[in-house]
Amino acid sequence: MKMNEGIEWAIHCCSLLAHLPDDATLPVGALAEFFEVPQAYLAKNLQLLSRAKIVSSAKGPGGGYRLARKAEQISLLDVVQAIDGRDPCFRCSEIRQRGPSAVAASNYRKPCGIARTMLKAEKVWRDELKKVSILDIKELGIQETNPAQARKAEDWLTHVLRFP
Amino acid sequence: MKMNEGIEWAIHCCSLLAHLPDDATLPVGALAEFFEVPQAYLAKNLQLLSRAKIVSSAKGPGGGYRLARKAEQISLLDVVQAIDGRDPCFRCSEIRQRGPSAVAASNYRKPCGIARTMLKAEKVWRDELKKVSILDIKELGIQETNPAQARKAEDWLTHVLRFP
DNA sequence: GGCAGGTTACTCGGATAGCGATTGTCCGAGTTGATCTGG
DNA sequence: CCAGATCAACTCGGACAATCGCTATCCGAGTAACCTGCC
Repeated sequence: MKMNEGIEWAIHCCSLLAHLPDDATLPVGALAEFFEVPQAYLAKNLQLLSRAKIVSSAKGPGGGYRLARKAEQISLLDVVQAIDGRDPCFRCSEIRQRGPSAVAASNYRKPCGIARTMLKAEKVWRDELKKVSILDIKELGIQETNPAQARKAEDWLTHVLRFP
Repeated sequence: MKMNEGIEWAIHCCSLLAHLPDDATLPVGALAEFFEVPQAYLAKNLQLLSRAKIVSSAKGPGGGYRLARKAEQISLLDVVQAIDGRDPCFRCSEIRQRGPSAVAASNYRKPCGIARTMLKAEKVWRDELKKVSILDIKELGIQETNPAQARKAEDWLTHVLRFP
């Protein structure tokens, strides 16, 4: 079980976008430069965030991405599910209904105990991610970023940022 | 993020093996027949369980697999990690150390907040799986299996089971 | 000088290849149990 | 009839292909700004 690499990028991007003034946007190229990741692949992931209404996009010169909602209204779970999909990790193929001990399908109304247990554990995981918002992530980042890096980032932002 | 298909099989197999009398074994062929899954691939997964000391194997005629410990001493997490490995789903590639705002590596001693948050959620998930034992799964199965199926399964077992 | 039209450049969006991990399969190593033979 | 060796069948274990999803990329659609020419 391996999580999509783009999830890390997406969260970092959301955290960075949360630092932007209202209505300011950043194009994919700038985000890719800031994180030193492949621009085309990052674009694909931002596209997924756009579909999920987590970020909103603006085309044309001066365009780019910005958060579609306030940072405190975007949970980590939203981002993870936007990139990785909302299907559960564990997939029950109902093998209990196969083999020599199988009985009529009408006897299997409830999901089997194994699936219920696995899905319950996933729900606990999702609930944990739902508790954390992009604003929380942003503030965590501010706390643990040293001043030199913070100023370099701010300088960089002032160079690439463009207001509508 | 998609979980290995073999995990479902492995848990079902452990649950079935928990029904066996002490020292009785089941070969891969019997397990594959019971669940109607490809024998060769199931063998590969049982091999992983064997390496993890969750089941113990016996070669030769009359051999097969049995639980290496008591069912209540095997957690679902043990099985999941035996099949899927113990690496975390979320992998932090430290992209904060890249790009124009990067500073000397010595400034990044703690893992970044995003990684800590994601890994904490995974820990909650693991703790939930650790709470549940194969014995619990077995008893859940007994509760929700209808009598007809239970007898068919028991009949089948008496035909394929062999004692040492 | 102001405005309208066209052009240009910049941005996102979806469709398109490449690669690695999961899935699926096979054959050899090892062990047990039965069988056969000789006493 | 019994003991020992041999043999054969059965089992697991690791090494070997095929398929699917993730990774990576490119080109077209759309839009805003700009430039130019005319009024």
